[in-house]
Amino acid sequence: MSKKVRVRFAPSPTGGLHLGGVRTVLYNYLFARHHGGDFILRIEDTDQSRFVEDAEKYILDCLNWCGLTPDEGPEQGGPFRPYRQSERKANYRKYAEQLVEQGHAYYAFDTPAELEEMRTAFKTPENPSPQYNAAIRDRMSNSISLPPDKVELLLKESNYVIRIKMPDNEEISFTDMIRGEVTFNSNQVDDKVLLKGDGMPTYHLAVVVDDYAMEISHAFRGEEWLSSAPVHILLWKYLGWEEKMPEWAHLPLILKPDGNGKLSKRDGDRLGFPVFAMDWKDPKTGEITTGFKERGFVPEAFVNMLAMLGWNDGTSKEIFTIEELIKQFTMDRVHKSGAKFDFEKAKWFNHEWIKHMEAARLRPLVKESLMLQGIIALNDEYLDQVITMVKDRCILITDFYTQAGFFFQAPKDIDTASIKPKWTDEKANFFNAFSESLAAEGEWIAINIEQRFKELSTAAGIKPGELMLPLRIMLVGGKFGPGVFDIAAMIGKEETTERMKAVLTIL
RNA sequence: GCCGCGUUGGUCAAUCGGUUAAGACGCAUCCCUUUCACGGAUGAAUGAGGGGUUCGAUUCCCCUACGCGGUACCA
Repeated sequence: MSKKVRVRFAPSPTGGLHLGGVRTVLYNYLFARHHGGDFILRIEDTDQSRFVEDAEKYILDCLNWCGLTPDEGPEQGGPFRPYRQSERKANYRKYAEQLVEQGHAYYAFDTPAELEEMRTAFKTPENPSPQYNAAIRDRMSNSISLPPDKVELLLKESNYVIRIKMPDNEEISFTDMIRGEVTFNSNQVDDKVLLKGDGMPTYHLAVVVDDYAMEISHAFRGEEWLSSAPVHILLWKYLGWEEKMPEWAHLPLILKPDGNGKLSKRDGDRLGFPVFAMDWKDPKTGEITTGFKERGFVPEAFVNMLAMLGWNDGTSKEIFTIEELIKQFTMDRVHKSGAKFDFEKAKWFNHEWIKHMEAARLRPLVKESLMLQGIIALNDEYLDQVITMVKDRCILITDFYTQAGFFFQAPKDIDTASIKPKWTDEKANFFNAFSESLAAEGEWIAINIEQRFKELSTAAGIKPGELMLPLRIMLVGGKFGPGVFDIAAMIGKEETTERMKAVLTIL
């Protein structure tokens, strides 16, 4: 019988939550839900990340917006609390010391300057970055090279770190759920620091200790961690927890659209698209980076798009609800290679979602977006009708302002340039007559207005087609929007008349 | 440099030895539409290179090239 599935997302709250991060959470979440397991949020707040105020709250907000709420975490608690690394500090030293006693780790007293010195001294063209490893540790200042009394003294008097003692020339292999068998030679990895001079653990120690403590069954993380996996494998072994070791999966990276390389915030700024889930304000610089949410993405589309960036169900189906994703998601269909992010495709997902979403679901999103532009939509029924009329032409939620703003207020910018060249007194007379006649209209519905419009234009000897564009521009301000008569019917008789008159005076 | 991982159209990608190598985004043309979209139709465009294995390789193996990741008291 396999163990219960428990996965964890362990973000370091140092900045915004970027696409790669959200996708890692997503896959963790989908896998957990697919197997009816738990999804845990463990905050990796190290000393240097703690300066970022509210970063943890930001991550929680993003997860909530995406609908990926954890079962256990700093906010929701759980049997393995605390879920913040900073609050578990006491645990780590104990295990680091234990490893020293067992001979799998040792104290090192080298100062940063000495390390730097070693690196430059041993640097050769063939080996540009010398490692602190078996070949070198005897020449450094640590509890292996130094006599016991000297070590004793240094332990009391100076700052020290605890480093793992990598075995000599040993093959370390493990099974990655995505890549299969992966093997490293222990000589290739250096004696990583486990416990830092300030007593805080490095990621390597912390992640192993916490995954064990929290009974994590599967550890999914970005590919950038693949090369440090052997350290973690060894730690699980040395700590005597081998049978409890989680299964590993190293997710492919999300790449920048042009060129190669990992997608970064800078690429978004440079190419004009978001890379963070939600607006992120850098507390140091005050600079705000736009998020997908604020850019006008609906969370369902955002999650859908991200899920497809590195996974598919083997069919040509592309639009998935979160429930469908949970049902279909399997690790063996996650790709090995990184995928370039394509903002056009991301917008396509959003467009598809908006087109197929119910007006009632869109309503709160649209309402908020319109509000930011100064439009307060009070009547839900009216708003829903408007949404239904225009949603097919909205790619982003923010498009509702341009596509539907005129349903709520007279257009500010009138594209008179498109009517003026062909404007005549006859046309002006027609519109005057038409707007006057409207008062007599009994039932204010689109077909009646259209019929009246056509009758009057025929009477005036002008083809209706020539008058439709001017009418549209008078009502909406430009060459866009749903059928003109539908718009007129929606905004009402008075508003229609007023808008025509207002534009007539400036032509 | 070393180690690891990867490589199907411009992009996302299907194929688990035999196909005219799907589909989607984007692009182009056309239809629909008295606006803009939606929608519909069509089209251009792909297996990094070289060796094997095999009756047959995009698919399996090797080499090369290229890309990425790591090589920190960062995660």
